[in-house]
Amino acid sequence: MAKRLRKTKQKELILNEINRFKTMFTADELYGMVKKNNSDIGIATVYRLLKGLRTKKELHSYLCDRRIVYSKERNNHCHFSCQKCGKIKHFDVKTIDFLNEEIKGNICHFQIDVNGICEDCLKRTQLSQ
Amino acid sequence: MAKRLRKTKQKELILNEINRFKTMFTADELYGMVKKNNSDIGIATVYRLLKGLRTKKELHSYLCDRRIVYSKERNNHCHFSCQKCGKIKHFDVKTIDFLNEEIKGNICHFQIDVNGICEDCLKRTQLSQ
DNA sequence: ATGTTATTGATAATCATTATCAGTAAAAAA
DNA sequence: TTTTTTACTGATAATGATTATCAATAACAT
Repeated sequence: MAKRLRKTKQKELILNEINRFKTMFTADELYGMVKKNNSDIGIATVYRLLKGLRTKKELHSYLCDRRIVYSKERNNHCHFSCQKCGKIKHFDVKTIDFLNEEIKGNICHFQIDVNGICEDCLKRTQLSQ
Repeated sequence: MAKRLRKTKQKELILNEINRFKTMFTADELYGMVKKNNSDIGIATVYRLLKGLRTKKELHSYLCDRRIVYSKERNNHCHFSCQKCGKIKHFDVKTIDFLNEEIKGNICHFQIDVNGICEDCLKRTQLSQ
């Protein structure tokens, strides 16, 4: 028998904070937001809830610099991180034809991480020369 | 002034072992191989050399389950990991048109991680039904 | 041969995340 | 409503891969 989940004010508060993040966030960023509004919630509770959401795939997650980054986006997408300014941008991926050409198995989920120099940094470089 | 690198028997031995790996490997797998042939090399030396190669991009690396996985492949490729058997397969990516459509910046490197059920496991499932 | 300093190996430190566990509080049962 | 059950919480210890530290060693230029 699967154990029945219970509603608690901690879960509710943490979920509220998660919904306020526009894009991606880390566990300690979330904990920081939670602390700001209610200092009685322990960090373990935040990590526990995040792990659950991650396992149930209710939150998308990926590794960046040995820490887990979460986001609410559910569709397959691409992360572009700039080598200069460190900003990370998200792009949706419209077609997976390029994957189906190579992969014969069933694709459940994919993730693309791109590293380079973003448009803004390129412009800045051109101006300063 | 950039500091001049020195040749050592430790580096030579570790590089030899790296070259014996056909696909990807982790730091402790490499350390295990090194120990088998020469038990005098410390684990810090292995980590140090790997970090250097990674920084200089002489080895390709990616994160898997919060540990660094290395491979000698230099061209952009895709990792397909099977949810059932856990095997990871590599595929070359022939075109990046799908990326250039979305990303305006300069692309230096990219990596695609796909998760699903591999051809072999699909076949097994069909047989057992 | 000698001096400089990159390298080594042992081990401590780091740091995000997970596990532990006694106390607390949902929610079902009485 | 009261009692019982057990999921949840928070403090903190543990984990584990990787990095930092530092004295001793060994390349390599002079």
